[in-house]
Amino acid sequence: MTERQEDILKFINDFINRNGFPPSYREIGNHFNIKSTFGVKRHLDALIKKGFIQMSDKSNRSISLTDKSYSLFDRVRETNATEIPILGRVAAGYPVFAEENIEGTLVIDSSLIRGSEKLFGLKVRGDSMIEDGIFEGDTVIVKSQNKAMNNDIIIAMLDNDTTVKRYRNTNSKIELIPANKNYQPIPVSSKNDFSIIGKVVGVYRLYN
Amino acid sequence: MTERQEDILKFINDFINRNGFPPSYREIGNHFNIKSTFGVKRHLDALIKKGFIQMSDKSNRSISLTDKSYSLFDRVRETNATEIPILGRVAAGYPVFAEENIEGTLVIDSSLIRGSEKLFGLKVRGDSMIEDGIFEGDTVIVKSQNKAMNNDIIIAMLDNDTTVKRYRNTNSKIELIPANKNYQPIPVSSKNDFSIIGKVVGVYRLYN
DNA sequence: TGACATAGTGTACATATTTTCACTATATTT
DNA sequence: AAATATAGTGAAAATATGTACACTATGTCA
Repeated sequence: MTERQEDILKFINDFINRNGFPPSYREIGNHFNIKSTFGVKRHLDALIKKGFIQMSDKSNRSISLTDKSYSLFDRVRETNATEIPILGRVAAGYPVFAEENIEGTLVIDSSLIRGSEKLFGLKVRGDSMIEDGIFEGDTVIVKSQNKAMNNDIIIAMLDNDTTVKRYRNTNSKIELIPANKNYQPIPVSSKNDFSIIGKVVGVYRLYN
Repeated sequence: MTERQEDILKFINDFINRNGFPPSYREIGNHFNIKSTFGVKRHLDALIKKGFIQMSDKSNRSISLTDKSYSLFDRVRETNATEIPILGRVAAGYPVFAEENIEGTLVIDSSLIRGSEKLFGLKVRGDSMIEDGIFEGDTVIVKSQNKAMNNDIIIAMLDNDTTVKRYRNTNSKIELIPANKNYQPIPVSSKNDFSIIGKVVGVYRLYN
């Protein structure tokens, strides 16, 4: 299979997944800037000959993928989406991923997870980060880690309370910075019970 | 749904399962001994109206089942994740889902798609909606529709330019309201070329 | 170099498919 | 009895789709 043919096969697969029915020659041609339907036809004829697709005579839009090409894509598709848990609350001293905390799941693209990262979702309470576009009710996507860089948006546990803030560490003086001018930066001293739960890597919001 | 319509819906489902692509009007007619394609058409129109199937204009063999009918058949889709296209730009006069516009895909939970809704992603340009938590570079999830209710956040086409704004229609006077006090509401007059592309149903943001 | 496979254009044509219109028929409801 | 929803016919026009042919271009292989 040539690269061109593979691209076209992939496009057909995507098209069917997206629309529920296969593309016409012209739709394929438009996508690849092939101006003549005959140019498309020859690619499809090649794909048929090699056993990746099949078409029924005497009807239009009849391309369907064979098992041979499904096996080609299935591996990709399986690793394409990952479910991460949405946690209701994160309590101090308890493991973050404890089952009883899980309120639901969120589907994300697998490419967001690099290596062995642990991601989870968390519903945002309060309006302390609205100037960073994180609103009450939003779900933040959090990468589980216990360290942070300056200016990271983090999920922190401060005296038994979970909070979303920006992290700042200047001269070993740690502050949690809200993104809302009605709130003051929160200084963290050694008297506080403080730990970093994770770093916010994404935000997800749904309107009704 | 009448018994006849249910039989036809069932046949379409079977046909797709068997062939991988939907049947034509004549193929449906042959199976049920309906001699005129118009007779078939009216059944399909009824099924569309009742939300069991969807068809795209301007193309043949484009019947696909909605979630509503999937739940009827007790048939679960392979995963509960759905890929929606991320569109680079939406040009006036062109179909929104034209393949050449697709820049990538976004994985969302299938439950977000109700019935025959068409969703797509769109990258946000500009800062006119920051007070609503929609920032430059965010991807908005858009439900394709050409009408809107007051206060909906919409994707609109105004004089060949795509824009995200809140929709307001008071006494037939249409305005597009930014969520940024540095910008003024945009009045829409009959002199403008104006159309609604869709309604924003979600926001997705990734931090590096 | 010549033979060959891949890739694309443009036109014309044949066929498949959907849409539209006018008309009939049968139940059910008001 | 009249109105309404469902179901169907037959023919036509409009559109979408696939096929065929002659031609060009480019890279690879022997």
